Amino acid sequence: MRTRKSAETRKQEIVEAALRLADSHGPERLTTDSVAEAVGLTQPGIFRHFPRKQDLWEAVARRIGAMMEARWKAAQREGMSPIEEIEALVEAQLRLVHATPAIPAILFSRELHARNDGLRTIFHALLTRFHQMIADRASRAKEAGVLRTDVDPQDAAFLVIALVQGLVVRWSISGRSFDLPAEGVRLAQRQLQFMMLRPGGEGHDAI
Amino acid sequence: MRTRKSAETRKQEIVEAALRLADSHGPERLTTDSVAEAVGLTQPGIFRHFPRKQDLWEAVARRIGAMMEARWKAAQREGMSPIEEIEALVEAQLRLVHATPAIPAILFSRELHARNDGLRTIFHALLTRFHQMIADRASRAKEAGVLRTDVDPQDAAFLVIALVQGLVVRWSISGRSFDLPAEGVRLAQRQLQFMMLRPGGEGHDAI
DNA sequence: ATAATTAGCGATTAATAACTAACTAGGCGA
DNA sequence: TCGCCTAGTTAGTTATTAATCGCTAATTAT
Repeated sequence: MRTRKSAETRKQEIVEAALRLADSHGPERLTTDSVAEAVGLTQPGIFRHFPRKQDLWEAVARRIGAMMEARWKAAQREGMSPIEEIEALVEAQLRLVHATPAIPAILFSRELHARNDGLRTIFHALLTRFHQMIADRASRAKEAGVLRTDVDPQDAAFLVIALVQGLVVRWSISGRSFDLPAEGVRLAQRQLQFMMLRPGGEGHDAI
Repeated sequence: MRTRKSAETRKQEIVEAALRLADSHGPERLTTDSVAEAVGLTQPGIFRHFPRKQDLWEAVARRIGAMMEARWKAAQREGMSPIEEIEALVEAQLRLVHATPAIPAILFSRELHARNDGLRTIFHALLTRFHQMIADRASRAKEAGVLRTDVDPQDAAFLVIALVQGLVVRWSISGRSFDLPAEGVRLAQRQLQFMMLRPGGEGHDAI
């Protein structure tokens, strides 16, 4: 009856189960027992693959990092303007959260970070990278004369990221009652439009 | 040697200790034992005042609610413009977080909310109220011709609140390395300026 | 085919943490 | 001053959960 798999695939299964369970029950209440049950093992079986629970969380963190990097990369296409690139990054990030809703909870779980320095390091680097990508594009847009001269690229990046985070929070506590990526793109467009030199397109400035 | 106090003052002491400990060690790791030690009682002594730990959390939540309402009220003064009122609300909120840094962690702790419906209800109402206060002032500013016509007051309120939340997150993970209220006011002013019809004051729009 | 490797199990343990019951003593009112 | 109420203590229980150890059996290499 004992289904035996290679350590490699089992590890993947465990990480995926952890992501699912962290979503449904919250990351803090992820027990080795629940993971084991979800994946069809006994509780000590988990420790064959991750000697300590911390190790499991680090694997989850690396997984999240890899997913983000992949989505960011895929979002950047030929011939996009800096502004469009920012919008694409926002959309990519929100699509990822939509597909893997455990991510924000894990990313910002103080409980997890307190017990695990590795996680904090990994996630801090990730958020910094995301920030820099957006600030970079804001900077280019400003140089191209698209953004107002009183827009600081770092501030602009912060405002866009805050928008994403805030929207995810609202989405969560609202019971996921709206289209996260669509609403995010809509708000990002507005936010960026406010910072543009001449409100191009639909958003007129008429009295 | 046993210092005996009235239940009323003891309850207050316990709630205050809980807020301090929730800050230093995270809300999820607040144990009745640590609270007892902080307040100078034995662990079962806590249960004399709060029969269940949940009850303690609800008292903490009510305390937070009361603090917020008080600060919001105090922030509104005679003769302020709607824009100034929004800035004052942002500053008040960030001052409160600065003084009681456990608040955001408690407010957004999924772990706590999962185990306690009461908390979720209290906090949801609180956040909704904050949002409505800002949206209301944005609406008035728009009617007064201060904000652009393409600014939706609800969106504006969301963007301001997201800014506050995002800044608190950055403040936390940066190890509280900057002046939270000051930076918040600075960013809120920029954000509001972007949404203003004519960029008044210093922020010129020149090419 | 046989030996070596290793995924997985059963049984247990140690630590943590909420909560309970029975008793003790401080302080206020009569 | 005495007695009552109740804040607080001592000594426990129960439940949960990460982690360990020795063993079994499935897979792989020789």
